[in-house]
Amino acid sequence: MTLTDLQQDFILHFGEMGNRWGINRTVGQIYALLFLSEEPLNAEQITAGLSISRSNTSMGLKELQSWNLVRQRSRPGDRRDYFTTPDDLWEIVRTLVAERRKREIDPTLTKLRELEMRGPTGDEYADARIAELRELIEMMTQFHDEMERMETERLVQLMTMGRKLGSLLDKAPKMKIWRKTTT
Amino acid sequence: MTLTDLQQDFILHFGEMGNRWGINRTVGQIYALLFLSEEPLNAEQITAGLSISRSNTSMGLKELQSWNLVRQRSRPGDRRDYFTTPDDLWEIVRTLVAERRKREIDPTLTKLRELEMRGPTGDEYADARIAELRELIEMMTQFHDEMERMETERLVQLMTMGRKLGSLLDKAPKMKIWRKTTT
DNA sequence: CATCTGTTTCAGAAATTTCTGAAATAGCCA
DNA sequence: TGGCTATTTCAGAAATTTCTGAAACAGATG
Repeated sequence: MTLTDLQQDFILHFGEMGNRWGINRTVGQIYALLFLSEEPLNAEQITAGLSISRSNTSMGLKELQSWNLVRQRSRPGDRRDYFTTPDDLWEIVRTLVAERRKREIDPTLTKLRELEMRGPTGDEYADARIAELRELIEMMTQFHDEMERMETERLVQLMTMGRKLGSLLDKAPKMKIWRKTTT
Repeated sequence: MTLTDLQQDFILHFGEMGNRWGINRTVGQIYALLFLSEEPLNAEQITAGLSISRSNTSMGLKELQSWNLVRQRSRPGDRRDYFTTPDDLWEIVRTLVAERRKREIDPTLTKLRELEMRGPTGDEYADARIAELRELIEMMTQFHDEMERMETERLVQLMTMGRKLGSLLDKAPKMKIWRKTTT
């Protein structure tokens, strides 16, 4: 398992970025390696490629699977497990956003609802602040749900509209305003 | 400095979430405390409220300032610094997104461009994968630039459109397709 | 069932991050 | 200037996370 300079550099970079993304160096590196590899790789190849321990590879792959970021494949006549990343980058982005939401947003939404459940605390400012935050997060998660449902084609259309988006919204039928958000 | 149950609970939660958000427990807690407090607080009050060391408070505030997440105020006749979070939640979200992009996306975009600069490596699959990823990130960051420019009012309109967004896009003038992305 | 290949688990080692107390710094005021 | 208050810095302590090697586990095959 020899890596090209490009692979080396890309893998090193992803390892470092891993920190900022809430996954550790090794996990980032494993992902990077799989991302650049046309062929699925098995654990042994990953271990050799990254010069890490076999058990570390195992744990890293487990972590990546918990994020739904890798696919596991088996090859006929080969008992080893092989791993890849999806070909479609949009699918990757969708997964990433969905998982981050699950880990970083949803628990807070749950907590905020729980806090509100208990009723007013006497600290009006804090109560209002929490309600406002909950509403904002709800709006954003609903929007995300909507984007999830959209075809990739549509998403691309939306994202490449640029300045046109503003004028399109002008023409949109005025809607009933339901938000109490951001007084 | 006595905290209500609500504050306690919220602060504890933010402390734990801090991990997942790439900031540490203390920083999360400081932010939570400021978020719920109507009045700006000084470092001494934060230290007492969270039962942490004075120096830890200082470092936490520095970190929050590097994220542009807190405002520093001075009070007439008081030499101490006071801190708050912005009242407008949308402003907070904008800041958060902008900062995360700066830390989590931009460095990778730079790296990808650098790798492409060096020219083809012989590994066609990897080269293509990198180009594709760069294009995707460019599309997304351009979209983000566009959203940044938008009025909050507009953003809310967009986010609350729900199912209507699809039909609106139907009516949008067809655009020249520039993307080579997602083959 | 004994053996062989491949994977996972896990206790402790190693590395990294976070936190503290003490000392340094900074600016105000008499 | 010297004393006072407020803040920051920083070396090392404490806590946490990551990584490894050894052992346990799983399941195919002869």
